[in-house]
Amino acid sequence: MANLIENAKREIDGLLAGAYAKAAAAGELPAGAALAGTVEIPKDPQNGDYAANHAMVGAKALRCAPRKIADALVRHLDLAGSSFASVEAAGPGFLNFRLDQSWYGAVLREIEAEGGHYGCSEYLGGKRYMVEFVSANPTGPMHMGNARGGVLGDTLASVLDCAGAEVWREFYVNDAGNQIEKFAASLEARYLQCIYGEDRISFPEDGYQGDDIRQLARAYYEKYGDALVDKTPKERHDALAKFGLSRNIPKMQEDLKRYRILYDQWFYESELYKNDYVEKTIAELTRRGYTYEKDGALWLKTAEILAEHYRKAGKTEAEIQKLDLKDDVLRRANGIYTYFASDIAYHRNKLEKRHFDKVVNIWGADHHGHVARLKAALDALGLNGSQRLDVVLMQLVRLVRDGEQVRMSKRTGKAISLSDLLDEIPVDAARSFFNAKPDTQMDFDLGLAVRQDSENPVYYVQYAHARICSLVAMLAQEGYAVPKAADVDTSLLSTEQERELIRQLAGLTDEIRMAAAQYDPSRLNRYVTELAARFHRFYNVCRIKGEEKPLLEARLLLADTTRRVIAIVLGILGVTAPEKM
RNA sequence: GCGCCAGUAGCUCAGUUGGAUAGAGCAACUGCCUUCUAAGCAGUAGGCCAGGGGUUCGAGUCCCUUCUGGCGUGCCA
Repeated sequence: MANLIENAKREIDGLLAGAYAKAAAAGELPAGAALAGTVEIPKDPQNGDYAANHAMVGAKALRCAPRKIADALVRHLDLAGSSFASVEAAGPGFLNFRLDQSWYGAVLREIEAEGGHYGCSEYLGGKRYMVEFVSANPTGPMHMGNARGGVLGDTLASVLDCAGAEVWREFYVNDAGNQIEKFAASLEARYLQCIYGEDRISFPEDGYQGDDIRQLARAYYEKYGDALVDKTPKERHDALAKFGLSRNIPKMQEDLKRYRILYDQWFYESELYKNDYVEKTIAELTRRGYTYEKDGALWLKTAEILAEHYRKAGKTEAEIQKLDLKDDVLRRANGIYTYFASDIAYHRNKLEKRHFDKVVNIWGADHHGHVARLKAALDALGLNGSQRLDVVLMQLVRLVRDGEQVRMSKRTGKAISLSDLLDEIPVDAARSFFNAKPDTQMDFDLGLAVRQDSENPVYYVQYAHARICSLVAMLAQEGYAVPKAADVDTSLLSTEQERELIRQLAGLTDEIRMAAAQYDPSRLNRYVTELAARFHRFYNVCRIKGEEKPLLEARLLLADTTRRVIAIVLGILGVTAPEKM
């Protein structure tokens, strides 16, 4: 499981350390300093394949002009047996390294050796991660906004998995609390309307207006008739909520499955109440002295906990004062726990009961006010929430139709559902489109949905894959099977297009590592698009069919390696890799 | 008011955690298929990186400040 980029960078660090020691011994540079710097891949290939800034960074410590240091290092650099063919000092003091031809062959052999696991690493060292995402309220169909969180969470989970973590995908079902009560009341009103008529039964002011509520109530009525009329309101609510959820949740599971998202677990909020886990969790906070009662409600001393946290982070009292921190209600005056209370219990369950090392939540940006509170509460429980809980906030998708914003409100029932969306555009296009950087605001224009289809870069990538598949198939018919890397003279892959392609192939492991570290799987979208671009360029310049056998085989191997890497990345992204288009 | 996120080509966005002359894709224009898939390739054009200060060898990137947009600031979830 080699990270080819990291290896090359580390090799340069070593080479430079050796060169510095020799230069110091020769009296050309002051001794005794630790030569440090970063190695990166320059934007402009004219500046080499890798560039090191050690000479510039070390200028102060060595009290010597960067360019002079660079020249001295170059004189003492011994590249024999390394991955590099040449090095030169350039610009203000960069050290530009060029890869040796042998490195390119080594990349192809490495990718072959790692097979379907190419790109994976032990970066996260087997740590147990939970990614909780979507977790939409089960009171109605999922809307388009969930499309983004779904892709983000699912691909992030895949990325973390490739980066060496043990990953658990979870959907938190809010099947308890206030909004379920509202759901039940809405169903009750619609149900009674079925029996007594719409004008006889008033609908709750803040109820769910959507047609799906009417349909659920109607379905219940058709199945059980007026069985609930003589029951108490509580019994009616319970029966209708249960019925509604039993219809809604499987539908959500189906929709997500269609979107190629499968969870390890659907965790029900109601489970937390069954064994008094919420109550016990809040009691634990009280035991630790973090709660108090006021106006009949039980409060968490959020302000105090956060202030302490900010004090440790170096904020001044005046700054903390300005934040106007507020406490939060855990248990209402009516005795019912708040959503916040059950969320604390839920996360305590994740961290304390199920022992996840790291818990990652994908939330809509409109929940950001909740992040600090939740972390504070977990810290108060001694669970180190500020370290172990990471929340990825994604900006909400604005739905636009003909240039005008369409409000996505579940209450008014005008949301575009996820399944409607998938009826309009293919899953591949949707998964690719919504895999954008979490903090960018996106517009999704329904009018453009169909055009989005042909504009989406995913087709560009898939086309590259299909192209290679047919190429490989055609050559197979002519008697050329894809050769083993060891049997190929890779030194024949010497054009700039071939080298650029191989360099891109080499970058996958590092790309996945960074996507995992930054919680940004959209990096892979860009990576694979660039990979496809480099393939298309190669394909245009380098012929394969009809070339002499050694060159034909070398290029065939390169094309097939590219095909495999594209397939790996598309797999991570949850996008299909078609053999024909 | 306070807080979080953003502001880069006409549009959608990158920019390798401070590196060399700021890049792609759409849209526009010009070329390239009797030879492996033209859903492709090559090229042209398009920029005061929102404005202003600062930090240093070096700033789209870090700090301060102003402006603009989104979101939050519930005994809602």
